[in-house]
Amino acid sequence: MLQKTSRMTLVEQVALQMESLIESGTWTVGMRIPAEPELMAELNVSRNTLREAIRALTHAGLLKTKQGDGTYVCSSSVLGAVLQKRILRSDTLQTLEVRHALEREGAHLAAQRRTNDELERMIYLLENCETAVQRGDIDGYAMQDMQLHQTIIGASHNDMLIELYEHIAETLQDLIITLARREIGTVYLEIHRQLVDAIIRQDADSAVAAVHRYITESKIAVEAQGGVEREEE
Amino acid sequence: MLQKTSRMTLVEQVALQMESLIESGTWTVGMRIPAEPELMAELNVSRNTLREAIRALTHAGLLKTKQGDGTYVCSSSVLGAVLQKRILRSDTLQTLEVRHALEREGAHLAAQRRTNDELERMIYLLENCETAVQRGDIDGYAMQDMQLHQTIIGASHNDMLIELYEHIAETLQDLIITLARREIGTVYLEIHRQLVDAIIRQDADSAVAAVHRYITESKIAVEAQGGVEREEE
DNA sequence: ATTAAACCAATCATCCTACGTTTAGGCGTG
DNA sequence: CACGCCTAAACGTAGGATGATTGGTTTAAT
Repeated sequence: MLQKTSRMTLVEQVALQMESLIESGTWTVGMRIPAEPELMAELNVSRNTLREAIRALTHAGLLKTKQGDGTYVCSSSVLGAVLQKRILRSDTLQTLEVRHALEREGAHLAAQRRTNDELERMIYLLENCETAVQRGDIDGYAMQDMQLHQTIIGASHNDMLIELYEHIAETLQDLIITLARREIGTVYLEIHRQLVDAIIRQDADSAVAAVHRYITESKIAVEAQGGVEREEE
Repeated sequence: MLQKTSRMTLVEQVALQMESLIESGTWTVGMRIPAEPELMAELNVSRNTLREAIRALTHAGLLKTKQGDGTYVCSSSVLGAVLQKRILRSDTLQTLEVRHALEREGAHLAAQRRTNDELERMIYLLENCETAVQRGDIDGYAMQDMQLHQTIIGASHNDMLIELYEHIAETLQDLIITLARREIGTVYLEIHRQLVDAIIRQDADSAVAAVHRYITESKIAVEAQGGVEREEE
């Protein structure tokens, strides 16, 4: 019945406030936050208390401090920052396999939950893919392809799945673009058509089967190329 | 060619060292780490520097400080702690859907990559499930069922997938046990047999189909119960 | 003998002062 | 225009001090 009470330290209060400012977009990625003296005055805490809070968020990947310059927001999501760290320590193929898992489930749920707006966007993006193929526009195709996948995942209306998928996509963006470039052939376009068609018909099984075909073709292509090399940074 | 250099602050060095001690199991979960004066002496840093490092790990969920008492290790994985926080803020059904995604992919990969040891363990656990069903031993069944699923995911040999799956399982452990309790009927047992059989035959498609059937049955059961209520804490 | 209250040492939480190091920007010179 | 120097701003680290909390021990009351 009664909730366990818990006294929150000043540092934790400050850290949570700052985290809120970042997650809500008040402090945007790339922005330089106010300097220590200013924050001390605003929050009415000592420098040590403030620094401990800033250090917590720095370690979590949300902030980045530059001595002599200031402190910058470098991510708006702790989960995103932690996943990025984890992914960069992982074998890329393993990460792609996790992404495939999310794509399959996403397609399944998208077929059940998609809205008309989302359908229109998918059809629009699919047409852009087709146009890019006709023009031989590799980069244009890659961009539209990525957006198509994101829209499909978004149509799952599962926030957690979307978040995991997008963080993985962000971290591996260059690689995913490279893989998308390799897709610029009609077999992938046909599979994409089948996928969008299945989602239109709300046929979850066909949507999953299309994603499965797409993933199988991708794996074959990657293996034929001798694996996945990480892009140079 | 040349790598960008980067000077690591003392705080970051201390935090990473402590994080290593935790991840490697030198500082185990539940353990009280040395007090500040002792750590200051060992690491040859000022108290402020040490406290900033400790605060970073506290905020990350690895440590928990108790004033007057000491500082305790409460998790060995940052990703686990962050995922837990994220999951507890989420709709439980959404989390289960992500878990389903991982289970499908896990079964697919397990059929391809399982070892003989893993097979023996799956067969052993499947037999334990059968025994528990015969005895009407609900809790026994739930335990064996969970271990069977973990072994199958482990047979995927995809570290990242395993880690995500296990963190989700930890966070939702009570709920998963409740769901497993509801499974104690022969339809689930038959599906589990088909799943293990598919993995034995290295038939990835059948393995995925079995997981799909299992998930479909689970969803029907959950919806028939009027949804998923989170267990009281 | 048992229980409750008081006490104490250890430990973390917060504040303050001080100096060191780094950085970006402005200014002057060639 | 490019380079070097200087300066102020800003973060990094150290040390000192006081306050608050906690668990264990001791004392007093029943």
